Amino acid sequence: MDNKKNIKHINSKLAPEPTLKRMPVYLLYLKKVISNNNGYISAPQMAAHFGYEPTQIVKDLAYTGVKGKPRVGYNIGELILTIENYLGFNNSNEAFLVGVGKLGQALLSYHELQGFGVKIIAAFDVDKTKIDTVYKHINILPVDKLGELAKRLGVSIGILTTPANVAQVVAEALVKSGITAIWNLTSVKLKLPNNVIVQETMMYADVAVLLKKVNDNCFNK
Amino acid sequence: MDNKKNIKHINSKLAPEPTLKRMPVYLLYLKKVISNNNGYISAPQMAAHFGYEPTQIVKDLAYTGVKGKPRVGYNIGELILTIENYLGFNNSNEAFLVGVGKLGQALLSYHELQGFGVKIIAAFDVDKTKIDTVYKHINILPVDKLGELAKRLGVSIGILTTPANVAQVVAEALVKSGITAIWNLTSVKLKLPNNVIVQETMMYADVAVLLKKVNDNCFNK
DNA sequence: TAGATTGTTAATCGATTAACAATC
DNA sequence: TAGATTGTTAATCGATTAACAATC
Repeated sequence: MDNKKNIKHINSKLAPEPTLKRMPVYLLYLKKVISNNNGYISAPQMAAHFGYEPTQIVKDLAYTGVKGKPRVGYNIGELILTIENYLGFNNSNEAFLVGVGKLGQALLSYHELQGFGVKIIAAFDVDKTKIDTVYKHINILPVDKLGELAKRLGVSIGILTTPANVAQVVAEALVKSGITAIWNLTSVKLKLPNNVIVQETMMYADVAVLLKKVNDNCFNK
Repeated sequence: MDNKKNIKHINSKLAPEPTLKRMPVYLLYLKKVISNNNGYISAPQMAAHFGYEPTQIVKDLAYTGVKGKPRVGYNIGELILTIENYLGFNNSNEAFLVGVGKLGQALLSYHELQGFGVKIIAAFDVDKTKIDTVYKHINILPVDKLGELAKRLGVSIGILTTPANVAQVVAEALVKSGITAIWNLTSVKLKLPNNVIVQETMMYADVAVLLKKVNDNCFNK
């Protein structure tokens, strides 16, 4: 049962989380510079742009299994495809979004999200004024239809943008509907079975770091 | 010139970034359980809730300078105030938000943000249909008035929620207006002078991690 | 060939975890 | 007092950076 995995990832290892988080940043940059330098880019060039160490770039890219040419660098087109493939962007990553508030609408508006592998195919809410309307070409449906649809369409990714006070309940309902991976943008620490993949985007966390830096800096000068 | 710093932070050290990011999560939890256990909580209790090691909680809290009682734990009210004070939430952290799209609106709607020390006092946009309207009690002003207002009100924090294609230009304008700290929610890697504090909230990064986990998991079973 | 860059292995650095003493 | 928890110091773990060999 490990065979499939080995075949698929024969040239790639599981990268550490900091590396995974840098990869989409690389992608955005590579797509912008793809026509430069005959379509090649070197690790030192990228490093100069991001302010990283060249070695870090080389190591990060090595996780994807891509091969570079000494003295030349990496073929940008190949690099983009390899990274995208490594992260799984080319698989069918269809997702449901739950909670069509402002943040949910922001994500629905955010075309770039599709460039990062995720395709939102339906949105859900409890608000009757939103239900059965269409927002950015995506149908907004009543949340109690989610279970049936998730099973029928085989959707396994849920994007959680509900108010904090219902986040846990909705998350549990998602899991019951067969959702196995949740991108959680609420401020709630979800308690779910271990086999559910939960990825948190905690905006507060960054605010705290910012304020601390602001606070300390003001004493430094 | 280091005196002030020493006086202010006599009982506290600068915490590493992972610790700083956990602190707002602690705050949310503490505010919820403040009336439990006679208002006391122990590190092992918190650890059990978050799935962390008790030692990590103890160490994290120690950075704030708070004192706990062996066999009892920490006074929750005191703990909350100490963390908030350590992070600088009690200072006047007034901010301008630039870019009143859906994401900007989400942040303006997000009362919780004030509980994390940041107070948005004005918003800016270029869209004439938005300018001079009020959203969630906050005035939306033309972006070219930002510089004058920032100087007059002494605002030093900018929240960047513009479209990606203008992010760099707007960020530079913010810096020129005296803004010294930017919370960047766009997908653009900003190039700014070193003395400007930039905190990135890169939602893509988390999506990439999620997809990779989803992808790998599906081969494991 | 010379030299820049990849790719890998070793060293460093920093954060987490473990161990243990101090304390109420 | 006994025992749980704080608080600190040491050990471990993992990621970044440095060193260097391989390669085009």
